[in-house]
Amino acid sequence: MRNKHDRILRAAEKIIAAGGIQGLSMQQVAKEAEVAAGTIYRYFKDKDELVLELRKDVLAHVAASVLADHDVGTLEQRFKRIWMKMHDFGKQRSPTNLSYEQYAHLPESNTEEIRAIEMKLFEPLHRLFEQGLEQKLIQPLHPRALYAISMEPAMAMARAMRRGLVEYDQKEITLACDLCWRAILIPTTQTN
Amino acid sequence: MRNKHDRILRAAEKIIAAGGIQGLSMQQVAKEAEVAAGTIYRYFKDKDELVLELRKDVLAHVAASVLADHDVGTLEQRFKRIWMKMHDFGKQRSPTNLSYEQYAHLPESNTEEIRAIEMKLFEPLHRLFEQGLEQKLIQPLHPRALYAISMEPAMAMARAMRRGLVEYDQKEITLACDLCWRAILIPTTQTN
Amino acid sequence: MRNKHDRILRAAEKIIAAGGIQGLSMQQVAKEAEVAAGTIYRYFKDKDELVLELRKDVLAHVAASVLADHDVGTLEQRFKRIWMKMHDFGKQRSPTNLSYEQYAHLPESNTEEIRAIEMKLFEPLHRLFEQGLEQKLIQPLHPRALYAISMEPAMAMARAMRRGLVEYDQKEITLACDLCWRAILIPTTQTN
Amino acid sequence: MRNKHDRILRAAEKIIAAGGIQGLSMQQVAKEAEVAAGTIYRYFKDKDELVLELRKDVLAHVAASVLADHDVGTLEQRFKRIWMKMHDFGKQRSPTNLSYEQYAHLPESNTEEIRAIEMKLFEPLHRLFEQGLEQKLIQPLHPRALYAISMEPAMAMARAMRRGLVEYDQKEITLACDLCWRAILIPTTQTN
DNA sequence: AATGAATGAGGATTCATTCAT
DNA sequence: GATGAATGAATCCTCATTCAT
Repeated sequence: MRNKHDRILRAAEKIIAAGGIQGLSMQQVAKEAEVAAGTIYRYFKDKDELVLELRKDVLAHVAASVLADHDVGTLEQRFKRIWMKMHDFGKQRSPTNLSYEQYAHLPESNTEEIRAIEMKLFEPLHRLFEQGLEQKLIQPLHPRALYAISMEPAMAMARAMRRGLVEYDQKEITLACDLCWRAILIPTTQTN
Repeated sequence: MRNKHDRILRAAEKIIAAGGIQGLSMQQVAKEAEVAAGTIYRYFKDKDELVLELRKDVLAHVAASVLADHDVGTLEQRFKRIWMKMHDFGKQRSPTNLSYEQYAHLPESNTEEIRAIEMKLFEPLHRLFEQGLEQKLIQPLHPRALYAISMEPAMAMARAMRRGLVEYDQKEITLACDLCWRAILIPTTQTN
Repeated sequence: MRNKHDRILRAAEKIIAAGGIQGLSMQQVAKEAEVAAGTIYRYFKDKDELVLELRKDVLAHVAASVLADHDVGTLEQRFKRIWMKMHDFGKQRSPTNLSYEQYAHLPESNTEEIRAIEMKLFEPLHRLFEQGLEQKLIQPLHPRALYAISMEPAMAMARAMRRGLVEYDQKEITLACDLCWRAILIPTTQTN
Repeated sequence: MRNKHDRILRAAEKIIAAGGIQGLSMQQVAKEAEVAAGTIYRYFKDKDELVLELRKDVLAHVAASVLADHDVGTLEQRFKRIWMKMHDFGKQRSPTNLSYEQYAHLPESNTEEIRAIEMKLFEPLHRLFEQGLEQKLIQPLHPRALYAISMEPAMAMARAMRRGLVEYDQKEITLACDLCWRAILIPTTQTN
């Protein structure tokens, strides 16, 4: 019954979103998912596997929501669409986003599998950068560096807004997005 | 005896660096710090306070190391010096850096105090941006947005290197730093 | 379907042989017997009953294998045949033998029924001793004492061999068997 | 505090005596020993170690009580003294004896250490057999076989009495002891 | 009859915190 | 001030048993 498997995953996600990974107890998950504690173990070998599965699941959700329509339009349009979606996603207080942020900076463990999945899910973005590189439009840097320079800011700004540290209006966000895009562009002689 | 207070802090930092916040137990801290478990409670009300104090302490160390000589030179020199120090710091496998990364994305709690400290410690950087704004050199964005666009990439790239995901050579880093600086600059007619 | 009842019994026996009574779980039995967990409860009221039934079953197997042809030959031949069979059985690493050893020294419980069965199954051996007593061949002791003196050594020696503590050659075993037989004999004047 | 260490051991012994090793739960031990559950773990790494330590401890007690004065008198006197003490010990309903019986027939595990200890503790008995062998008094068998033939019956008879299966009077026991001794003797020409 | 998913009590173990010395 | 033994609540996980299908 996929139903229960998912209820457990969503329950864990919710709890992590609210209290961090440290606050995740199997009893709580059971309660939130409205199943018995033992039931969780029918679907997940142990707590580690539950968290790992959740990470994968959340990653897939994020990638799907951020990369929708990623291949429509010019490189610039495609980049900016992804940037905006990332920013919008990052602003949400959804369990998915809140739990997502918990995983990103864990002590490096079991990350091998996660990395592979991450790579695969975000491949479209990777390809976008590579196309830009081929067309000599984009600065000659490793795609990961390009990501760091042009995409991390979208998430960082979203995080700050979500946490109530600042309020950006639409104009500022559009400007920031544009600056990020131009940051990795190779300037042409007449314009910039 | 400040000595013991600090030994406890350093011990906690080391343990968090190695095993994450979840792996932090008071007995371990006691052992690592070579004090009795009970002694910790003379210096810190409870575990939460210990962690909070450590966060503050680590933050101060980071700020100090990153903002050294922050006021020497032109705006560009000052920015790039900070960017580079941040990047260098972020690459380290030092307990300070490794534990620092654990805190950044915790579930939002007790953050009020931390925020105030963060604000105060990074004020020099804030002022740097404000000077740029006053001189109409820098894009009209909230300093926090400017930070997100121009500084987060330094940390993100450092993290990827530290984790062994990429290797950047010095040229790439210099380029990235330069791109980050130019990203927030208002372009002048004749250049870039 | 006697088939399933037995499959369950054999599965339990195998598991006990491998991991001791403590290692016996109903799900394991189900898996090993290739039935559903719930099915076990059609054949056995609960785990205790399963173990009890198994004890009885194993006891019956042991008795049957040890007492085959028990009534052929002279008293001495009959005794020695049983002794040897007991010894041979005890040396085996068969599930039957390995699980049998687990029961023998359990905390005294439910033993009333087991005792009765044991008595009945080993009656032939009991009769052998009684015949020896009637013929004034055998020392005037309770058959149980005669058993202890003359038969326990067969099992004890087999156990030690099975556990790899010693290696006895055929001559030693024959000698031991003979000593056990003579131990309970009333010596006649001219011989011994 | 050796006191607590021993209280825990005695508590475990008592519980095993009453309910078997399967019935041993750490909470019960804690309750019986009048310590908190966590305290047990200050003295024993885990349940396995507790049981192992108890086995060693019980073994030492048994050996000490059975081998007292083992070196006084003729070989025969020494043998019979040990036989009697073993028998007497085996008849007891003491926790020490009752728990001792639980260990003897466990699935073969961790036994390496236990065996070494057993060997060492029962060395005096071993030596007794070897002296008999040297003097050509005792049948040419491995000491372990001699033990099986001459000593196991003492325990087996005691067990049967303890369990209420038989009642032996003093004469019978003395006879049994004597038969066991004579069983391993090499008969001399005129007597036996 | 048979299944096997679901249950939840119970077990081992950890760990923040206290307190007598 | 300092110690570290002791505590016991809380955690993860297992497993005998039930019951809807």
